[in-house]
Amino acid sequence: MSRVINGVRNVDPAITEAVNAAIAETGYVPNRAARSLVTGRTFSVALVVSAPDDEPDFDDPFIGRAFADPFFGRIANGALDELTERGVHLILQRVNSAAARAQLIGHLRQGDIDGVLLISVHALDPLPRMLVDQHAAVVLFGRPVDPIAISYVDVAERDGAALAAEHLVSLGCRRVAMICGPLDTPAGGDRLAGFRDAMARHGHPYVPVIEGNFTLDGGESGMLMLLDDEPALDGLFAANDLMAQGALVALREAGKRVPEDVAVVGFDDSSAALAARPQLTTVLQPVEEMAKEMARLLLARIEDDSLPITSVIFDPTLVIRDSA
Amino acid sequence: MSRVINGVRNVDPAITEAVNAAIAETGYVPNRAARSLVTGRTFSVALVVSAPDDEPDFDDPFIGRAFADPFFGRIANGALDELTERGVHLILQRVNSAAARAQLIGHLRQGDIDGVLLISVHALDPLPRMLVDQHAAVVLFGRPVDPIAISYVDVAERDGAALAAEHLVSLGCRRVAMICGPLDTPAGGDRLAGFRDAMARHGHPYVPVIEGNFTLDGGESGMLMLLDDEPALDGLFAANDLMAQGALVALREAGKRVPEDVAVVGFDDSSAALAARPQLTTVLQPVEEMAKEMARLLLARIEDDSLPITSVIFDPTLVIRDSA
DNA sequence: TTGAAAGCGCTAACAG
DNA sequence: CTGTTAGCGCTTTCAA
Repeated sequence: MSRVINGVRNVDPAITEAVNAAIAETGYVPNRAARSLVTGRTFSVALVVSAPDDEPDFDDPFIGRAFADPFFGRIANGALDELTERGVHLILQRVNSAAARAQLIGHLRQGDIDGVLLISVHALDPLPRMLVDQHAAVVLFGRPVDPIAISYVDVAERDGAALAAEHLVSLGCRRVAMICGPLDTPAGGDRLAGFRDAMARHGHPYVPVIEGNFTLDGGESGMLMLLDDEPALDGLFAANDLMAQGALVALREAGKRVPEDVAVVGFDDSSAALAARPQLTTVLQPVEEMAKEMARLLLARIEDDSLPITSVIFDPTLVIRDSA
Repeated sequence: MSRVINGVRNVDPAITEAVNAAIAETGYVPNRAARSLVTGRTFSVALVVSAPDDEPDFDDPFIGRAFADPFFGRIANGALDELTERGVHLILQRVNSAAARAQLIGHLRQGDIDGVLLISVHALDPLPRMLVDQHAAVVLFGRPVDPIAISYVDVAERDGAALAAEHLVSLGCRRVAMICGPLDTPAGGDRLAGFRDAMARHGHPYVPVIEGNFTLDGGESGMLMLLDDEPALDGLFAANDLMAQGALVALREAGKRVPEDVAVVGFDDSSAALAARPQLTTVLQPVEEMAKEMARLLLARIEDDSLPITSVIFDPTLVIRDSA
């Protein structure tokens, strides 16, 4: 019976058929708990959003934002695509305290969860390293801040930034600035480095830069400062769409037309890119595909824990709309 | 041991303390599978997003949007708040086919999942009724389209719309229009009815209305049509923030100043309200609190399935910003 | 090839 | 008040 369900060994075709018929008739579904108890696997993985330690406050700008961020939903969506097909449950977890971290490790060690898809939203997060030290099955979204032995998926950040640079240059922009992300995050640093390199290659060794924080307000105030220093600006690259959207607001208030006076390129191709007016030309990250790959890597690792650490890097694409 | 963990019966305080100390030291976590097997409960509930049957396409406007919608994240966040505290896992599920519905029912009947927090995003969804027919433990976000015996949480839609109406009237608006939501959804119909009633009570029996679809584009084109019919408009209520944001775009292009020429009020207090310029005056739905209550209702129902069907209605609040 | 039996880690019932 | 024991439903040995 158990044998025919799991397709193990050679079984008499007649009995196989009989069992299958009975299953079909009864609507039998095996009990996951019982199966888990003996196999030691639960066939469920956690999608954990790890944020700085904080009060569980709804207005908390970090963890609250992480969940409300469309990005999170896109990752969940992509991962689910692979997991549902394989019959694996996706468990949502928010981790923002030492207690929560300990609990997560406990779940893993206890075998309540087979592995973790990790979204870590701040630079000093101890969780990635903790998970690695536990030899847990983990895949990270984005390159880790410290070079630890962890599998991850990422987009080729520098290439994406270069795409933006080349587009701005090809448009004939002469004075181009950038609003970058927090420099203590990989995405912050890489997008800046990639942009600077590409601009330099195209004969623009100097690029004024303001450090933003990936928020709309940050983009707006960053743009104001940039305009103050360099009123003749004719091109801008923002390290994400939200900041680009904020920059658009500042530009409009300053009486600048986009893209005629200033061309603006964002990053992510998030819903903000569509909501902005003019709609943003931006660098697309294939988030759903990346999340799907995360799930694949994790499942493979769970089935064979001797598998090597792997990272998969995806190519970004330039999506041309109205802002540049 | 089992007794102290589950807080059952009177146990010697000394031994209780000893066990707790050991637990704290070892980082012991009870095995859920084993517990499930004997109790018949899994201590996990599903958060299911039910959408029209569709290809699992990333560009799919419905299910893709549902997950990427910040609303979804806010619900997950609120529910998690209650569930983590009670040690219950939240499993994410996307249901958009007959097969997926059957699978969900199977999980429920098999006891792989104790109950369902349901977000149903379209009018003809058969899932709510199916779940009720199965006597499953379910709580719906928002009033059901058909009057079926299902527990749910909702915001007092009509009161929220009335809040918007009263604000617009108090501002001295004389010619007020509305962009409502799809009339085959409760939120669509109720916000319209509530707004009309309140306007009529304040001496404005006639309110021009355009039906939108809750999207930014819908708000933009709706506003254009409204302006066409009634160029002297001086007030607008949009049934959600996204449409209000779209209306703002159309208004700006038409050369109207907001709020000087036209006052605009939205609904939801979503991130769009903050992203819009001017920032939106809007009706706040306490989504996280609502989701928390959903979790509470569901857990109570799981523990005692003789509990009556319950609905909890939350009061909306007017958040005054710059658009009205 | 197949039947039988031994647990997986827990809870609940039952003695002590 | 506390120790012991019988399973929960499955997979996986081990015999036959």
